[in-house]
Amino acid sequence: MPAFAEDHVGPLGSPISSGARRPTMRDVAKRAGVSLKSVSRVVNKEPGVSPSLLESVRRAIEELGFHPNVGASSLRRADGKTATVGLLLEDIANPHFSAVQRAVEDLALPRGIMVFAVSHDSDPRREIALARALITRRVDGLILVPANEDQSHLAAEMQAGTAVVCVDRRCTGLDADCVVTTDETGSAEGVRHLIDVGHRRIAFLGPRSVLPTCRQRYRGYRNALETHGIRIDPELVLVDLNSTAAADGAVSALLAHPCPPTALFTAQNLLTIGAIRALRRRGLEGSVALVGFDDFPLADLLSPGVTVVAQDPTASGRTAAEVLFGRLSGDTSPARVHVVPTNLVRRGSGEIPPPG
Amino acid sequence: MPAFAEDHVGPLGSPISSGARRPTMRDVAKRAGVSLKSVSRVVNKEPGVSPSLLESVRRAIEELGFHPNVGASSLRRADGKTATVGLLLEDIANPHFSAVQRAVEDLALPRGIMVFAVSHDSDPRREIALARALITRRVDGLILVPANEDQSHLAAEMQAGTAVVCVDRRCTGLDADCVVTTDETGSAEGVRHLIDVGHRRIAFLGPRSVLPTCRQRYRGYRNALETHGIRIDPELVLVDLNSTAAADGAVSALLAHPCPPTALFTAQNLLTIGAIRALRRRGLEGSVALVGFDDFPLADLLSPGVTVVAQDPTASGRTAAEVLFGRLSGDTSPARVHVVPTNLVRRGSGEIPPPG
DNA sequence: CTGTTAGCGCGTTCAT
DNA sequence: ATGAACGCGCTAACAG
Repeated sequence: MPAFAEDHVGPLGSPISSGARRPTMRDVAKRAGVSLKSVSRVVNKEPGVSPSLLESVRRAIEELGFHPNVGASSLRRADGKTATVGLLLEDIANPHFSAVQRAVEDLALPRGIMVFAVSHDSDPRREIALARALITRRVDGLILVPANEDQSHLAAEMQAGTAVVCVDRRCTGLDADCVVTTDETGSAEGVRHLIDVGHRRIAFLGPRSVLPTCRQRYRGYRNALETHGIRIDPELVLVDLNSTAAADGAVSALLAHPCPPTALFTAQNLLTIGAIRALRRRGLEGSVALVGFDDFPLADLLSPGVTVVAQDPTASGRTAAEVLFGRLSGDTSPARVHVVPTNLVRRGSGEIPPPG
Repeated sequence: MPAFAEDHVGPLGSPISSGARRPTMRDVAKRAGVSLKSVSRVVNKEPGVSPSLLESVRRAIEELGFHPNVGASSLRRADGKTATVGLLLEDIANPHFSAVQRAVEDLALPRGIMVFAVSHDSDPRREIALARALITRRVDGLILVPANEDQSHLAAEMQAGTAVVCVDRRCTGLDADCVVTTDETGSAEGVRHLIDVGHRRIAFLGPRSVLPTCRQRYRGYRNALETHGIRIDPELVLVDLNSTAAADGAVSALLAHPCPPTALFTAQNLLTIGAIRALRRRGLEGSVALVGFDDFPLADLLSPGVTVVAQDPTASGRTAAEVLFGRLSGDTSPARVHVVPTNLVRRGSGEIPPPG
């Protein structure tokens, strides 16, 4: 009669065969000579276990190298919680979003919650497909940066008990908490700063124009100009720029204009960088003013330093996570909008005066 | 008799009550008037389902807003696969690692695999605790940046069938695939470049000295100097720098030395940035040469541009993911070391000659 | 082509 | 304080 795989045990009783089945609570129970339920109690730190039983179960767990299966656990558990949350961002490789991710991670891990992070690249279909994939994983909660103009596709899921929090942009068609920043007033402040320095021809460079954030930042730009009686020149407004390269090209085109802008306001960090590249190539980084929305690493080390309307992505991520975990802990108060303020950081590029 | 929650249905038959139980395959089966197994076949796209049955099941799924539960699925499934992988990095907020993460994501999502990403901050205990947490989630595979000097804590898990791939640093005590870069020869190339420019007093700034990568990069530094008959001055070798600020301080101290270095070699991207800050504060960025290991965004836009020994974190992430998914698809060939080459990128800071 | 039965690993419910 | 039975949502192995 051939030996069974379970018979091949090493010094500590750990299985050695390559196809080793993972030990289960039953295996632990058998080895400790107790019932399955007692093992469950020990694993879940339920009170009311005798010290001797606890000790023998602990030993069996150690000897077998047992690791509980959270999937099976959450399947059976009354509240159905999986102790996982989904984080649906635009692009995790963008420092803005990796800061958000890190902040969420820092609140999640101490609670034993793990994070599925995915990028939708501002593609509305990806937002929906990835949200579905996360739902399929039964995440307890979902933090997302809306890409669609409408998030009602998540309504049924919220009904079913999944907590949802939006970051950076507020959602529509969904009664969820939102963590946003002062897009409009922040942009207005940045543009007003350029006006104060003396500029009148200020270009606006924005990302996908359907995005609410883009619209709000544009509104801030428009308000600032109008407040100061400056007419908006449509030729100085360029949107739907979806990459650094696109911004670079747009700025190059602007500068070739017969009456070029004397200052640029870029509504997103990648576009700011594209604008800097274009200015550099022409040696104009010291003569054309620039204010960008959203800070980025090393902005202070460039020459000139880049003046920005800084968001605080770490604070946004932290706030979103706090709100989400509050919901998961039973907070049923009405959904709110949480505002994380921006602040203008003067570093040089925004203080360049117009020529003449 | 009170109405049951299930009785409250909206226009499409979707549950409206707030405690709405999520529809299961049984609910779909009942509504479509077929067996549970038929629903399973449709959901898993198994062949051999009549068009009419497929259609009615599809409709029921749509009407109920059914989403399969992968947790339950993988629990029952023969291979036990969860379609999730773990990514255990040093710090997801560091652009080097977020590039790795993005590359892994780009290969995972098309396969229906989701990624748990976590940061261990080079803390050995965190590496172990987080690996355990991931194992508890039954990830099919694990990509990790080793923080410990030994990874044997994962041996039992590999035995049990979890695929493991190490990135950036090779593992010890574990027979796993590794994706590494040319730390030693790349560093030697960077230092040799400084020597070629005429430098003799070249400082080495490194992170935690116990890290194999730090040691290998130091070895490259030493080899390059020795090859050119330059004696190593221990006062110019500073390690265990764990942050931008630490590097900043170290460089400040070096420059206060009576016979300061004329060039710096920084063995990690955060340290490179710290060094730049220190040089800037003294207005020395144009007179002290600098070569950094690992590229970073905007390195080309600084003045002078930062010469680096560039790694390709996207390639590393892609390679690691390819190897991992190969293992998950049944590749049982012996574990290998995969090398992603570095290359020297001259941008100005490394071409500054010594004074005189 | 379709359905029936069994049970994955675990927490709940209720008995002892 | 401990345990037996049951079933969470789903797929595997078989039967028809």
